[in-house]
Amino acid sequence: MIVQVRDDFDLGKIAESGQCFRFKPHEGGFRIVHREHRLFIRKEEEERFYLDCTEEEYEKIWRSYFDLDTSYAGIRGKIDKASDPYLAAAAEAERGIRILRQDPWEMVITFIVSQNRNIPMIRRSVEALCTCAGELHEDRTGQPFWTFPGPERLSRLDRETLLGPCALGYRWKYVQEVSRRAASGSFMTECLEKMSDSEAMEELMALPGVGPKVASCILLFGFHRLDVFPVDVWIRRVLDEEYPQGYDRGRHMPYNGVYQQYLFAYSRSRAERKAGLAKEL
DNA sequence: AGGCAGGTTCTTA
DNA sequence: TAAGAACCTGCC
Repeated sequence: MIVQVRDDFDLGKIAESGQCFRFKPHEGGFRIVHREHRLFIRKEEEERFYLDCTEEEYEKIWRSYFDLDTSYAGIRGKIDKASDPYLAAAAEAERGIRILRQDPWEMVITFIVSQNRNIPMIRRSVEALCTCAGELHEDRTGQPFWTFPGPERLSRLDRETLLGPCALGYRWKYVQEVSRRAASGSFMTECLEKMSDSEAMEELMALPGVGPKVASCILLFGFHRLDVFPVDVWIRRVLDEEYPQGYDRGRHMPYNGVYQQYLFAYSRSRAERKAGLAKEL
């Protein structure tokens, strides 16, 4: 089916934004796995996207997954160019990023796995966790794909699998312990839903392998808490270099997390351009 | 070859 | 409470 989207929606930018690790480039678009669903999506022309699903499935699954009922143009529009020119430039350059509504449990494990690693390594580990412990499905073209494993199945993986095929390194213990807690019911993502942002942060940071950065990412990407502002090395650099007098989060409520994504992507794309130039010389 | 990568934890002062 | 080292692993 064809879906018309008038709002910011750039699949490539979303795929590179570091919020999702199961976007696979395919025939000019992306294959995406979300829960037990798989989608192929491609931009056809301005504001028009082809999705290989039924209208019903789009309404039930994908419309919400892509958060298409939120106006990111509107959120960008709240930035005051005069008082914050850097953020305004970042948002303009990175227009098209959205915050997906991904599975909370998958985000918990994914961001524990992400610590101290780069995107390709995270992708590899996440994919391996799926093939080692997820459920095998077939998409409508007959292609096999694996779901992200729930706590029960994940907690059954042994040390050798977590360390070998999944290449988790020292993080294997975190993944094992957290999935055991979730399987036993002592940790439940559902409980976080009704908590405030700061209460949920505390709860998440009580898990082994979860510090402030990982907890923030889990809340922003797994619970759609759009005001949570993850600070990683890239953002640290931006804040130090561009906001020496301090970055006013109060003024950017309740969308600090969305703006963080613009700042993050902008910082990285500028670093890449710089690296590219250096290489040419 | 040694440092570093989208961080956390453990150890020291 | 605040710096500093260690941690798996792959990549330049």
